Amino acid sequence: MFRIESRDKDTNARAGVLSTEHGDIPTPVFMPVGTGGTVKGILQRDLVEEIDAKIILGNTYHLYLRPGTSIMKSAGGLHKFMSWDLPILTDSGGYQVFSLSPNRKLNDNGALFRSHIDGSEHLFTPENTVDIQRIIGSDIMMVLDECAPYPCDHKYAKKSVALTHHWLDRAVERYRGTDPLWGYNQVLFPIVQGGIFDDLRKISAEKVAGAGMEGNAIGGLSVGEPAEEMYRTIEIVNGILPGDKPRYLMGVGTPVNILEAIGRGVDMFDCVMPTRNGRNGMLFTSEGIINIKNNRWSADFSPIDPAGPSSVSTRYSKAYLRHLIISGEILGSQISSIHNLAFYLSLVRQAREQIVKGNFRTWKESMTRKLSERL
RNA sequence: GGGGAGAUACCAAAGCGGUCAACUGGGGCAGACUGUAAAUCUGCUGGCGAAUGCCUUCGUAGGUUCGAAUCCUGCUCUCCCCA
Repeated sequence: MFRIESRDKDTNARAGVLSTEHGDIPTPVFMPVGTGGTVKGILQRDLVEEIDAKIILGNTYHLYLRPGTSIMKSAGGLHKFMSWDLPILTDSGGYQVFSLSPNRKLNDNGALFRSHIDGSEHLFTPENTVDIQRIIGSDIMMVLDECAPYPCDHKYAKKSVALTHHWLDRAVERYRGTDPLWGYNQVLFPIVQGGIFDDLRKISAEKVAGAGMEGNAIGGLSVGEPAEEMYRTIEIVNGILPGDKPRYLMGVGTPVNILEAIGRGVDMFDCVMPTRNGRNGMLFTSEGIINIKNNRWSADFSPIDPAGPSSVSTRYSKAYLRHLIISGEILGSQISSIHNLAFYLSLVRQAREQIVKGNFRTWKESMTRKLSERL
């Protein structure tokens, strides 16, 4: 299922291929986030043709609430429903348990929460979130976890990790006791938690490694902690997670975060930043980060990004995109999202090439300066 | 020609004796956003100053008052109705 093709000699970076029945995924990989069965504002066609996405995300919480499992089942799963033939990974809803926290109650059994749509009460358990993901038919399912907030004291983090581990055992049991509904294999990734506490992260990484799943995830990071804390935590966890399985760093991050994590042995990433920030006017380009809403771009008719990760990057000018975004035009969101995602995907693809060529560290150092520059 | 209404900051629009450098929208300027309740949210928006603050503003010229965007008079302009 996961084959490592090349290891970097200077860092812990590796280039591999993650195979699913919906296609092979060269790693490192960035996975566009498509929470509600859509990567906001982007046609499936463009995900393939402009962005070259190899896998996208869906979200159990959102799809469960709308359109609901009954429709998802009638549709024959999410792939068919949204007309997407490539792999899909679904988050379990663990993050929503955290981000929608005013509406939730956690106990041993699961997470009791109120729908943000109509206020109705629902219960997520380790078991039913696997069941729902069976119906959704994601190639990679995630266990239900609790993503602890930052800052968070050791006592709370410890309790949270214990709960997540308890849920992990139950999710794995349900996973092993059930079969896919749609005729192709599904795998389940457990999630390491533990805040920024090294002892908890070690315990959690050992627990997750012991589950023996096909891949493993690191959660609970990029929730507000300093980047250095995140990098240190990744190092500790990746020292324990099996090296022959893919490692997925959930919800990360900035282009620099991603390169740093790749250098520490992470293979998979997802983040709303390229799409959400793109819609809000933040563009990641080969020239640096720009806020397209700023007045200085109003008469700049140069391409959005001359390096052209996608066709929209060179076809449209900064001034035109600024006009669209400032006017609230839908096309502005679409162009920004396509460009940003193409930029992210292209960056990670380049990282892979550099790992294979054995030049990753040098390349990363020269890229990092450019990637953090704000124009 | 007769009768009526009104002129407030970039625009629209509140305020109708002191708590007004002036509500609120819009526009403008900037910021935030990391497993998407986000095409969202926040701040600033007369001048100078880091700031207590100081200076100049509510069509215009006077006046009343301790004090006026708010009251009175003249002027200018705009809009509506009837001829």
